Amino acid sequence: MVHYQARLDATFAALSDVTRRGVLEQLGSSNASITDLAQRFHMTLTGMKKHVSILEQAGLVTTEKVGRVRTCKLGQRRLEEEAAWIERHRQLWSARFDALDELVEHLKRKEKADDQRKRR
Amino acid sequence: MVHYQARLDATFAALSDVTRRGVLEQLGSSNASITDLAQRFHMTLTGMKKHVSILEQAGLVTTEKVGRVRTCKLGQRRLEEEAAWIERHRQLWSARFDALDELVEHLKRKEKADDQRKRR
DNA sequence: CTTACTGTGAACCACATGGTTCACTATCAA
DNA sequence: TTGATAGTGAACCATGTGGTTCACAGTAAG
Repeated sequence: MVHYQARLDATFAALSDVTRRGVLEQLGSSNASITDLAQRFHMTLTGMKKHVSILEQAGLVTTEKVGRVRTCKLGQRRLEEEAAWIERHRQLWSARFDALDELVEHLKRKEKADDQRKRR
Repeated sequence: MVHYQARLDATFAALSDVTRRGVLEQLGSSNASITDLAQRFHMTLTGMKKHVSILEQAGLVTTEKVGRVRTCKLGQRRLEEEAAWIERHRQLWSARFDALDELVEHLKRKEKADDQRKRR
């Protein structure tokens, strides 16, 4: 369960950078080398390597080096846990807002009733 | 569209801390003051205030100060965009893995056919 | 009025992040 | 062999982060 939290930390942190989200998008359409990615995102090889390492650490990307080129592709983790976390909280959110809506409706009805009583 | 990326940055960054996710969980069940939250998460008021500010910045929490106590509650943003982003990428992931599965199936069938041809 | 409580802001600290340059290794190709 | 290419690692830098302490302001309550 400790791992679960640490993994959420790592994944959300990995996703919190626009370049890394871009890399994931790119890898979604085709695999790429470090050089490819560095060029596409106007960055040094070293810089891109760091991003890729972070994504790899989070399990979002896997890489394989053959010859001198390291090919990056989407990893095994498909963000199930993160999606589940967000979905759970969306439901919590909704539940609370729905409750609020109901309360408002209730108050409205009550107000209307009071109003009518007053008129009599 | 720039705002969209910046907002994803802010939200994912906000979610990448276990304390802040905890605060969201807490606020999911009931509103709380800074003091409440600070106690629950064993932290100074100042420290908790910072977390709350970050969540507020990301639109995940709203606060209101009445008298000397600031009450924190869940914000208006319900992580729709983040859920959508993740969902889109889960689909990309799936599509690619499905393609891989198909390829594997194709190769298996081919192998089997070759195998049978060989046996004759 | 005095005291206690809730929050805020500034300053500080250690450490992480996002990026660079530079020096180096390993591989491919002529 | 020579040269270009792809990546790696160490060192560095500015800035951000997660936390603290301390001093202070506003509010509540005796």
